[in-house]
Amino acid sequence: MYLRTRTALKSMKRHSLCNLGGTVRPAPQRWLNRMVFLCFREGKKMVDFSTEEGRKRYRHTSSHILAHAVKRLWPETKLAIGPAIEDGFYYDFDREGTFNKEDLDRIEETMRQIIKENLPIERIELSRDEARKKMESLGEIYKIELIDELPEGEKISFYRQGDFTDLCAGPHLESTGEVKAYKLTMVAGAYWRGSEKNMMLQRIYGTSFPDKGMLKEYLDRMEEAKKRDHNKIGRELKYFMTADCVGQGLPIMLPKGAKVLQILMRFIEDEETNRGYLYTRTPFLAKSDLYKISGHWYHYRDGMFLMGNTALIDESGETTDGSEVFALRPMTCPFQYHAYLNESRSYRDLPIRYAETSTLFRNESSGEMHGLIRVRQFTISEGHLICTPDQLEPEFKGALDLATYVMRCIGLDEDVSYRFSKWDINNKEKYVGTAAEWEAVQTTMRKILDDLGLDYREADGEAAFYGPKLDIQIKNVWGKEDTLITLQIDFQQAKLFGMEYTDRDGTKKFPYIIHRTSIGCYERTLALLLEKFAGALPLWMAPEQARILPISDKHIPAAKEICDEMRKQGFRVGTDERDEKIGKKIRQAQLEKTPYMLVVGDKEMEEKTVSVRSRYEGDLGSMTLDAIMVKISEEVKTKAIF
RNA sequence: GCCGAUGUGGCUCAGCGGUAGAGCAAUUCACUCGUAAUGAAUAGGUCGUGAGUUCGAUUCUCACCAUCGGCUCCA
Repeated sequence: MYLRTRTALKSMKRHSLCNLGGTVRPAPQRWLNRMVFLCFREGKKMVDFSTEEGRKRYRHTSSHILAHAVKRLWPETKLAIGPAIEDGFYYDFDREGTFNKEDLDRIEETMRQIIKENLPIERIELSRDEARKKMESLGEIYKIELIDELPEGEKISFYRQGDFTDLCAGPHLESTGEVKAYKLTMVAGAYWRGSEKNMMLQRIYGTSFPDKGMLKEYLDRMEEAKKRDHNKIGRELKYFMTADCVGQGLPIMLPKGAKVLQILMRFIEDEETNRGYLYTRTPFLAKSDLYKISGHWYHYRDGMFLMGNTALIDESGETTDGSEVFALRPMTCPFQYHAYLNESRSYRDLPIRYAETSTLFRNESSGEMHGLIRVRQFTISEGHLICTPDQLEPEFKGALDLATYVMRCIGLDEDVSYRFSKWDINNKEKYVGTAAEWEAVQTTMRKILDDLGLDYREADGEAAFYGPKLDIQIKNVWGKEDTLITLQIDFQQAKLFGMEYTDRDGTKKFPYIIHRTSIGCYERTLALLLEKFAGALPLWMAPEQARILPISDKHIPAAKEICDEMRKQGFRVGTDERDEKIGKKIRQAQLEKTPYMLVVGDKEMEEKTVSVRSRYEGDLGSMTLDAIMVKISEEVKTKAIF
């Protein structure tokens, strides 16, 4: 059972504001929630910026001011949508030519004007016909499309500020003058309604705050985030690298990165074994025949690396000359199903919990890759729980328990949210199975989640093609969410593969399958760890736990001896034998975030001690070698998170 | 794949239509050192790749590759 020790907790407090080798400890997103003065009122109801509603309203009005400014500068621009988002807002525009840096400056200047004019913002309601006519007269084709899709009977509202009117549900601030501090941050392409079949629009992102200080605080925090971005420090601290000629999304894990992954893998494999998982080791590639059974061939082929004469694959998915096509595995499921199929199964055999530390290959689109967060080859803690309907609930809960335990141990249990990912009823061809089956399994899953008292949100269209998921999402330094862990209920694949078990009454039945990860993707986890701890990984995961620093070259033999002894005891240590002064060796170890530095000089050789320096607390004085080894192993054993 | 930005020695960055500089790192030498950088010297780049414009391209144009931020997707 994992427990944070008293000392660990104390240290956490002590270090919470402490400088970690040049970077300040994280406080992701929390600053957003602090109380701020009331910045506007509407009727009797006070709304303030410390509430989500208040921020939304503030940013939404900001986006209207942005659109207003763009319309003033380029009247021919067509408006799409411009919502408030977390930390800011954006507006999508359709315009000939692109927005460059100078354009953004001009837009900001015009926004300043509009704010200075302090235009009152008023709500106007129009009938559908009037609304449509108004937008037609302005040539706002995107707005017309939006109006046509509004449900019958719904009031169609517009908001007007000066000579600018926009279709909008609101609500808004009372006048443009209330926006005090704002900044346009970037331009990006975005498809109309998010579909690549549609027109590519230009999206301008920005943010706004009720005072300049808060804006500056936000911008500073973004600068800070840049400093702890895993893609930067992971390369600087030599955890991984990429090489152009290897290819996009194919990082090379350097010794430090590889060591952390090994530590994590061993931890997971041991923990899962303790919890009754059975390990498999399955091929990295298979014939298309396998993926045809699983449905990947029809629902996921674009995401797979294919080998063979792929040019001959026709619309039905067959090669025109009947030749074989292989594919690198994008998931392990179909292989583990065959492990199940290897013998006939009875209800007495269930549940069967298969796990594999599984390297997968997915042909992500080229614009998608990002450091270690999104890559084309990665390794996950994959597993499939094959169970009877009765076992579905306890197995699901067990898998979730494992996941939350793991998150706590590695220190990634903050800024986490749960997403219940469901299918999209309007997009049935993306999924396997009937509507009735989907509704049934989603109802079951919702019941389990409610039963667990989980605070989750529902998301349509986020399910896997074979079933709904519980995604555990985590925010990275930029505040962007990524899936850390996923638990999926699959009610289709057992049928597709003919996986049966003989029930108590002698009849054959199809089991349920839970696809799950316990730590998710190892590479991604490493990235999140590097960001969360600004490269200073907790001792139990640190690739180098201590470095022995001889004062001068006559102390090198003693340092080596200490190093050998500690390695023998299972510690990850090294020595710095360079001909440099101790100050320089310490500086370097400190910059490389080495948890403990053990200084050896005349005094220590005489006293048979080492002088201990912690990366957080500095000089701790001298200790015997045994004492420091006990201290380190205690920290490792409790998996203390600093 | 699409939109935008970027690409100069191992790293961080200057610079410029006339074939390149700094700091750190590296190497060598001296110093034998006590808790975040000892000093000196040396070496290292066909300026992402390819094509075009030009008397001449690292600098201008185009294509490709890679990186970064978005969109779609997703662990």
